[in-house]
Amino acid sequence: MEPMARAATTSDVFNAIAEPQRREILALLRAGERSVTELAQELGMTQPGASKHLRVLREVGLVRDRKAGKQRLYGLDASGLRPVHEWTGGFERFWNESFDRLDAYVQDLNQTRKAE
Amino acid sequence: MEPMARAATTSDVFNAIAEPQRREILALLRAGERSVTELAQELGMTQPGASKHLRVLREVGLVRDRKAGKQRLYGLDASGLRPVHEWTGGFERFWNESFDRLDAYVQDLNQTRKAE
DNA sequence: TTGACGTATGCCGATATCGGAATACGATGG
DNA sequence: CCATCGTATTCCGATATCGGCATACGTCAA
Repeated sequence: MEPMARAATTSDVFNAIAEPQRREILALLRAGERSVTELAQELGMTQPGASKHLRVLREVGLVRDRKAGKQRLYGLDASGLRPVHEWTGGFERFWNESFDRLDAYVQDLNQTRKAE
Repeated sequence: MEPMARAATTSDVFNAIAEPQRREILALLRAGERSVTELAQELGMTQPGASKHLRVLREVGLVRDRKAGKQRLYGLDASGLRPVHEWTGGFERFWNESFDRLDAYVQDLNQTRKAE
């Protein structure tokens, strides 16, 4: 059997958003469609760099592209983020429910603040 | 300058949960603390495999460990998932707000169904 | 101490990833 | 057709990742 290194970045949204620059792209696209060059400029990356990240995002369906003359405009398709939101949401009750140590920490924090 | 390949998996929650087996571990830990061997068994991985994933999860703070005699019990600390939940939540309005194309697609779909 | 059990670490090979640079592809306009 | 602009792809080197295996480490009990 061949060893497998990691789930392919394509076809896996969790992996796609593991990369900070790709998250930045998604965040920026909330403001509207952008061409590749615009994205690259606004995020301070090279054009090929932007293209490559966009390719990954496209392949997992987080982004759509359409031609606009010479340019290619990329737009958000955030529906793929929903599973991630829901998966993390499955832990919501666990981050409200505080652990002993966490409680102590918060106590300390409040105490310190009042003392200043 | 030296090229950098990817943000270290440690110190990055997004990367830590990009790995399916680590997500399984977290999900399982919602049911309560587990020893390494128990985790490995229940998830069908080797003990060293489980240990390594747990190390990553521990380093990003998603998991805590405490000694219990010979064993080491791992428990969930889901607070680190909150940022992920909130980040994806920032796109919530975009997956309800439908795109033109998507609208058309849904229209078509309903139309087709009624016609059958 | 010694042995047994539970866990962590180290090493390995195969593969994936990322950034940079060069270049190929594609479309538009002259 | 040709030049230009916008974009995608390819090749590269450095590094990271993951699984498997062996083994070191740690803890308890006899």
